[in-house]
Amino acid sequence: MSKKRILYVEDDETLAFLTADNLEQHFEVHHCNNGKEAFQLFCAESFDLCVLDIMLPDMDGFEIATEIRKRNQEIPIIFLSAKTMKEDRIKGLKLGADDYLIKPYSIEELILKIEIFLNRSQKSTDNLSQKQYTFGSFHFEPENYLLKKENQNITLTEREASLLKLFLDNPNTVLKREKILMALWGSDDYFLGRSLDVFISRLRKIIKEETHVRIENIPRVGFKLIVED
Amino acid sequence: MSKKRILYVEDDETLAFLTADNLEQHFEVHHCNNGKEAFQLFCAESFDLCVLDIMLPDMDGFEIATEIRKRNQEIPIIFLSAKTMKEDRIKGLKLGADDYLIKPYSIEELILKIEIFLNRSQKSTDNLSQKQYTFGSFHFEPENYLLKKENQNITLTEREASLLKLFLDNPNTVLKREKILMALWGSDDYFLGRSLDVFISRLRKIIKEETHVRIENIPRVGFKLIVED
DNA sequence: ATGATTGTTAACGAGTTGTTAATGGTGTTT
DNA sequence: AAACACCATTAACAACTCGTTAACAATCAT
Repeated sequence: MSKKRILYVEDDETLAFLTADNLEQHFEVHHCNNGKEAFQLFCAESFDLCVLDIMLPDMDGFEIATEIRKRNQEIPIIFLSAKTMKEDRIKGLKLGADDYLIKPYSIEELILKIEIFLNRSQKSTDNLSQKQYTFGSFHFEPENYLLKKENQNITLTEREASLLKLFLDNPNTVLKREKILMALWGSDDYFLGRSLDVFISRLRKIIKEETHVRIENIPRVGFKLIVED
Repeated sequence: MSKKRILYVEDDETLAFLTADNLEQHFEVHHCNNGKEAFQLFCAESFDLCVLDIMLPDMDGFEIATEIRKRNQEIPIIFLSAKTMKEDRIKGLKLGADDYLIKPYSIEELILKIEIFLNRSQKSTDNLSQKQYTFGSFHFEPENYLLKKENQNITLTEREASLLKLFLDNPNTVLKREKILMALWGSDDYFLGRSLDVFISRLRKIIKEETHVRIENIPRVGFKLIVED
């Protein structure tokens, strides 16, 4: 997974340099030293999380957060501030921030907090995308080993399901025998190769009425799942 | 929307009374004053969020969090503690907690933090706090271990009930053996696996007359509760 | 044509699962 | 304290499943 993009706003150059340097080991950090620029950057590009200092020369952290929230209610926002006052923390949270770290904060804690919010917001979108495939008159849910055809439900075995998934991830593409064997079995020898042939045969039997889907053999090379239209 | 259920663990009775009283204006609060009881309650019922004091007579907050995380990776956990030490905060976050409030905390801030985490995890935990299920000709109240069929009442044991609840929270979905074991037992070995098989067998016996509900096995993977409509 | 590769079906066997009974621990009643 | 009740766990054995291997036929490459 590629690094998550963090928008980091801090006007103290020394602190910013140190923090950014550390954060960059985990995330893709984009640093601004003033609010205006930060907000423009936020509008122009897309980020996964914002870390905002409160005290800034032009537009303070609260204002940035307010503007950001007008446009995006989802993105996690973490405030950084020297202010220890309860009222400020509460003001920040009410503006829609997710957390509030008091300076001097520990880098390790900041990183952990960032990760917590990234994970939480990832999951809420992740779960929705339960993988599924449609081909011909079939509908396939690999996680559930379930292959539906019209009103008929077929429960595939572990290997059948992973082989079918591999083909559906690479339709109309030649998959070399060796590549399939390594992907499913983790090794490659003569007998496993014969086993693969057996599973190919079983999949073919399952999809044999489909006119526009078939598995073709490329002799001495491998197989190709052909899906027409 | 009904009030979210909070598990609140705090041994200082005075503080607990004040805090619980305040929280109850926003949430359905279940308070325990010791760790053992809290963990039992967590296993028996289902909550949307946990607020844990660190210093407790028997099982401290960190231990509770560890056990909770074995069974549920999703539920937000907020620690409360007098300890201001950075190491403790970091330890808490690494255990999988989501936030850490230092005593004396402001009630308002605690409420805001709780709301932030409830909102962030709303999608994934919304349906988990559901208190009753209907499937086939059955009606199930997990809190009471009570399974009603027409005019017949069956009292399930604790494990039967939590296994059935896990299935009903994930119908038509393959639950891997390992996942079930971690969710119900908190660990995974050969004998617990056999124990699981025994409970599957008991549940099957209970629902065997139902034609549209059954538990299917996916060999070497896990089980799937199939509910046909 | 001939040896290698692939297709297909059947049979096998190791490991997994289904089921019932025995065991042991815990808490309760007498 | 002893007897009982309850329930999760372990044991024991039966039944089953899947991936593998075997066997033979069909196809391909040279």
